[in-house]
Amino acid sequence: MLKLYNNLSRQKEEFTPIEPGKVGMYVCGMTVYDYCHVGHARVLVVFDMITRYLRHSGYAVNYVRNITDIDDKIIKRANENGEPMQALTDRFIAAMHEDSAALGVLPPDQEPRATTSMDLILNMIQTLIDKGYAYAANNGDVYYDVSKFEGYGKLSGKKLEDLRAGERVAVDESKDDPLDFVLWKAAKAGEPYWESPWGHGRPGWHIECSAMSTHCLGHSFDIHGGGLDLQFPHHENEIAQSEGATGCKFVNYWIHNGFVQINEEKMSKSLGNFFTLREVLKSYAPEVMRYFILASHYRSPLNYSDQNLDSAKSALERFYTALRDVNAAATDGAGDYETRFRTAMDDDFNTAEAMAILFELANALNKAKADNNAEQAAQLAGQLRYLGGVLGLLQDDADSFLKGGAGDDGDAEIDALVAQRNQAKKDKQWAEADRIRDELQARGIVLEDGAGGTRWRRA
RNA sequence: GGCUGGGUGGCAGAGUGGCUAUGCAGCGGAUUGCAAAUCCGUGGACCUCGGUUCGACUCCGGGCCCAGCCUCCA
Repeated sequence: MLKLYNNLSRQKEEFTPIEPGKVGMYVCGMTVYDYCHVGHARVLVVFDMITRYLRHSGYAVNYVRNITDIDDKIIKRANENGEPMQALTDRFIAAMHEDSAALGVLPPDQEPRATTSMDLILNMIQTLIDKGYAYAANNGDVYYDVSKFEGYGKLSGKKLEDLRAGERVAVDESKDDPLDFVLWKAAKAGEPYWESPWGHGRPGWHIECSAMSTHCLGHSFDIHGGGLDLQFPHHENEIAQSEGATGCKFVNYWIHNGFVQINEEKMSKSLGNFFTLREVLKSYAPEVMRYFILASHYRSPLNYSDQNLDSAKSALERFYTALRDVNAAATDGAGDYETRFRTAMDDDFNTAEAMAILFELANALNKAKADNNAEQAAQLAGQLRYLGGVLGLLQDDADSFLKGGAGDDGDAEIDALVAQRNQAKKDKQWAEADRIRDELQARGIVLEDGAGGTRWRRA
């Protein structure tokens, strides 16, 4: 029985889909004007893990993750670069897809874009105006009238009066209320625009998600996710828009992942303390990043540091060392370990605890190998690979993972040196054997003499 | 100021009203020509002050501290 933490109620709830056996899930994706950083990687990986686990649990998941390809920052960046907006967004969409694939993130089932959903957006704005939730201002903007929506603030636990008391929003003359938010922005000279009943303009940020999610998944759907920073105002506004327009309950379960932090501080564009994924992947295998993200609970803060990534790397090495030299048996995963794995995952996707079970499996596998129990080892390896796969981990060839890394020496040369050393060992020339081993060590190669011969890996 | 979430061993990170998390690092042993890997064993923790309880790190209340949202942000 899957339980998940619902941000709407601020407690764990049993998950019951609207349609038995099916899950509709929408996640707010990237605004494509720059490369993904580690914070973006977390959203991608976390919701990929959730999708994979839901599928493992037997649900047919319709996973929708949008792309925001029109907004102020995109316009600004395109102008700075002196390139057409679409050239910019195409480039960063491609980059984002590359980054996702590297992390083992499966493509979403649908990936709608704001610029190709303009009729949906315009329709929804019109509906909101018709129903009295929105008004066209004299400057060409269209605003959502927050006071008209009962329950505004229910997701983030905010009250209108509190928001007004803590007023920090620059007062905009054309709004009836400073808390009203924009649905349609009138185009200034030189800005890209679309035709609308209210003149040339572009959509506000929040409306695209309401329009695209309800279009792809229906007026009501099961799960809506995104980073914690989207809870307010973005998701709050989505609720106001969608429920205002459709009159239906928008989403049953809201899921938000925690931040990636650096030195106890949120990693973010505005603070400038971010690392792009591509930078990090120069030093670490993508699977190390994925493990690092999944080793802690998705709602906890995740502290980014080299030390923590090194630790993630060591953990993966332990798994792959156990898996090395074993032919994993085909399995449907069922068994005691799977039961416990599932219990952990059913508790609000507790990947940290699930990981502990995988380590137990690795331990049992190592023992079976030491006992020369090939059949049992094959079974355990199969289980480990299967359950790892549910998390999108441990699918690589063990030896290539362990030999991968930053080394620039050719494998053939290393093999030759290993052979030389083995000859020296056979001749009991220990000094020579150790000299070669030290030489390889200095190049970041670690040797392991085992029953089946000498193996090496990159440290 | 309002509203969230959190404070666990050297580090990372789960969890539980009384019983081993787990990984990395440390220590002892096995194994090894010596190592590495592996196995076995082992030390070490629950911010603080009260309350509930036979018993609380775990539940309740106060305090202190941290992060986040209230402005674009995954």
